[in-house]
Amino acid sequence: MHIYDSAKREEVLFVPIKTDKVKIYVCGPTVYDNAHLGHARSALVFDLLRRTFIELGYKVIFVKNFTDIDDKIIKKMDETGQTLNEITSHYINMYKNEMKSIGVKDADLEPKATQSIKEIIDFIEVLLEKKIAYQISNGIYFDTSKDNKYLTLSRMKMDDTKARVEINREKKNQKDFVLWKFSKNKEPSYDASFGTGRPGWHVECSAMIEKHMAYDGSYQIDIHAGGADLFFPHHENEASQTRCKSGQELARYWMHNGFVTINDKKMSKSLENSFFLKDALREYDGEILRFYLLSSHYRANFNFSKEDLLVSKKRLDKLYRLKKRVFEYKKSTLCKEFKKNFLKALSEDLNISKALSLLDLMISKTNEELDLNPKNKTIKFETNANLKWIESILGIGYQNPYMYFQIGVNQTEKRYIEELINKRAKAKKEKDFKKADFLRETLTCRGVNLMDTANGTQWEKVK
RNA sequence: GGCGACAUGGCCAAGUGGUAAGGCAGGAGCCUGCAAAGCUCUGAUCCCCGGUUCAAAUCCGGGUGUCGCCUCCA
Repeated sequence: MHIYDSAKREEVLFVPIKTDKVKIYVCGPTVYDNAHLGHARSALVFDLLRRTFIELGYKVIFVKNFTDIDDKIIKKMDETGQTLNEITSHYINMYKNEMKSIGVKDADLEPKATQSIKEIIDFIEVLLEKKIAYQISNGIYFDTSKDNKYLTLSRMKMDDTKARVEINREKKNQKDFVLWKFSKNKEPSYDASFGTGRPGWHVECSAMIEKHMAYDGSYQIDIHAGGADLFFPHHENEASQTRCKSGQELARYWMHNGFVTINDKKMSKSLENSFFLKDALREYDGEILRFYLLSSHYRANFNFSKEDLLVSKKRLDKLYRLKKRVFEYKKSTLCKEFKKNFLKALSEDLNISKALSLLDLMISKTNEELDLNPKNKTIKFETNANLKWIESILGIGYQNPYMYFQIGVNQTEKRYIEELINKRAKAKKEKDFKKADFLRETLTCRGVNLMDTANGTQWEKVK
């Protein structure tokens, strides 16, 4: 497996800390609002990474957190009058359900910041003892000047004159960041030896990683992943904290996914161009969204467009049409060469384009073979197994192929369609092609495509 | 201002110095009563200008353009 390491800024061979094991931590969402397509892509990309490692034979420990205490959540409390827990549990449930409908599996562990307060406090206490953290009027801060490796991850050069962050004269260095915010009046808070308050964002991840993943005597995980926007300052700060506290590097490899853009602009609150996953799911099938969002390289930006999404749907349609042709042939003996090549492509820093081109080639080659040998069971068995494997590695093609083409068609409609198909068959038998074509046209107008095959007339809802 | 990414046929998108994968759309054909589906064939010298090299989309330098991070952000 080769992956692009954002820290080294080059593609490198992946070498696990412990043979055949991979510990992956992904920065999850702050749960104060609905997930948008950007969250979906990040989740999908690292879901694919996880599946790839599993297929390569690794034992994967996959952790994704929820940030459930944060200024934005508190703001939401003020706006809605709801409790912290009402807000966060609502958005966590939404997130998990929506991710499920695009085929993202739950992480092995999904820690919440509020359930790791003790570890966060302990973490900060150690930093205070080591004089790496210090207190000012509004909280505990991390002294970045104590870490001579600070900024080596992101390679940023701090130019205070251009920094957009508000200048705080109490801080020792302007790049110092908050570890613990003292609470004002009725804000949610936790008691700590150094004062009542709540954790800062960066320290949560470091503490949760330590709590859940630092065993076997190591603070280090294999891969730390997240959106490209987290590289600085979030990941830089996480790395620094852990380095200063434990003396070890937090992660061996850093991976960052590119953004989902709308009209080439990053989806963001301020631009009001967020496309929420729940809205997308109202319009498109989750499987198609998954396939679409996975269809290009994870580090490139992904410009969302309906047209491109429909291209992905067509590509998926083709897979399902092949699945129809081999559906009843369940004996499993997949093509080793296909699997090997496909995994090889994914092992090149998740080269999905290359992998999908192999899938397309497999599909068209198999269709050709089946055109020539419609009754060849060996081909059908193998193809069925190939598609089964694609389900597990890509998470697509898992539906009943007949049902797939009937999404959004109710029973009454189905009966009507079948009735017209029967009438048309009768007309065809009587060589009344004018009537047959009229019946077909009637269905076409309703978005139903007919196809006459050796096994009778089949239909697809094309919308 | 600092740091960085990207620029490949109409669109989407791979590409490890040796003469451009794949998908969609378009065109031609096979199949079909006609279609649909499926299959076959069909198109680019890779933003511009220099340089290195026997050889560059791929390396180097300089432009131009787009986007991102440096405030919360997947």
